[in-house]
Amino acid sequence: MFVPMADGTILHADLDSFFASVEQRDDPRLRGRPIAVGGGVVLAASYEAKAFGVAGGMGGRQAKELCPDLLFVPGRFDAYTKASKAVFKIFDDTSPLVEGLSIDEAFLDVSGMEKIAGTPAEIAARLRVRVRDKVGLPITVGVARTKFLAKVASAQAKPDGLLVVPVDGELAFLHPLPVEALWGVGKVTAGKLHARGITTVAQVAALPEELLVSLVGKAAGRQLHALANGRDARRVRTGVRRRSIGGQRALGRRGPKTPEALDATLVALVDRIGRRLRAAQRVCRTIILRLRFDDFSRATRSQTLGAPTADTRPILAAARELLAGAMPTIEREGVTLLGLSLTNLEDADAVQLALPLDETKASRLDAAVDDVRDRFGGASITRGVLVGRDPGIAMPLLPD
DNA sequence: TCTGGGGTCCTAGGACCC
DNA sequence: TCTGGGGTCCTAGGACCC
Repeated sequence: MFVPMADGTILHADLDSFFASVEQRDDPRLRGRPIAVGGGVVLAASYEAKAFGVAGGMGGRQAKELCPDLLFVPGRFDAYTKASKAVFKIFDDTSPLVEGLSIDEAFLDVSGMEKIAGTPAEIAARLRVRVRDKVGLPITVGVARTKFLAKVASAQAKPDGLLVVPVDGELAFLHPLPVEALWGVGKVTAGKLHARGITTVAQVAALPEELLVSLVGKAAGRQLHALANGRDARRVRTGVRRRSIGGQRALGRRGPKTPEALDATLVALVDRIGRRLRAAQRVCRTIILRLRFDDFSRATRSQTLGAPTADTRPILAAARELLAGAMPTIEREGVTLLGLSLTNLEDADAVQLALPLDETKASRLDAAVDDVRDRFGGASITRGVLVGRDPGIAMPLLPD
């Protein structure tokens, strides 16, 4: 008896040239023309521009050389955020299992939905029509048994396409592709593989795992080996929280970078990122200062606080300390970018009370914990600090 | 060609604790 | 006095992704 193999149930939905498509949607004069969102650097290029070799991340000057008629459009990030929300609303209507990857792409798991919504391919086709009709944007969907294969499928089907990888045709689909198609293979790893004459996924799949591990490290080597052989056990997960919030400011190569000017930039960064942190109802414990130098090399300096906070003051104090420590390097190398990331995020309802344990006699500890538990409906001790849990507790913040 | 802005994850060494 | 193994946390750097 012949039993047809069911197709995979994971969809990877990816908006095509997202920023550029929003611009072309909103301004008919831009339709059919090569455009790039950005200026100094291309943030997104329309498919008309991509035909000339213009690509995201490329310098503006080079893009213009490749495509003299290229039209630069400044970004409108509010419009992109709004469009993204509208698209994710459609994702959420399509499946309860949606994992957003970025502003313009997501995984959807549609397993068990065949009776009510049709096959995965049918669901994907309908999703594309809805995004086009309701939001006015082209979107490509890949359908497969695993996340990785679905993602590769959408990349192959772009633009404005739909591709289903049949379960019995996975390796035939995957193996002819270049190594760059593998997740985690960028410039460096591709270079290492090329140096050994390895250019296709099939060749990677044939290598012993130990060899890959010795080449690119334990985690990356294992992943490469699994992906190249069609193995990818990762599930579609909902409710993935972000793990850091950050911002940066390019300073340009010229112009004075006095300590005062750097400090002003730092203050502006802390203010902006601090607002986002508080808006997200999170607190952070580690502050990372990012630096880029004249020769484009980078460095980071980080500091971990004793207790999580969303208050501007301790964050700024830590950032200033890190900057002061880096000043000798900055004076020597020259600085072209200042960035700040806040990590080790926790929910803001874990509020540190003004009760450091080193000031609390051990004999009084139990009483203190009981007291907090009574007042705030829960208490715990983490990293030497007594913590009460209650979303209603006001944060000690500067006004936003 | 001369490079923006936002992220994730991994590695490795040292400190510290048990 | 000298010795071991295991675990966590912090810091810095690097690769990669959109």
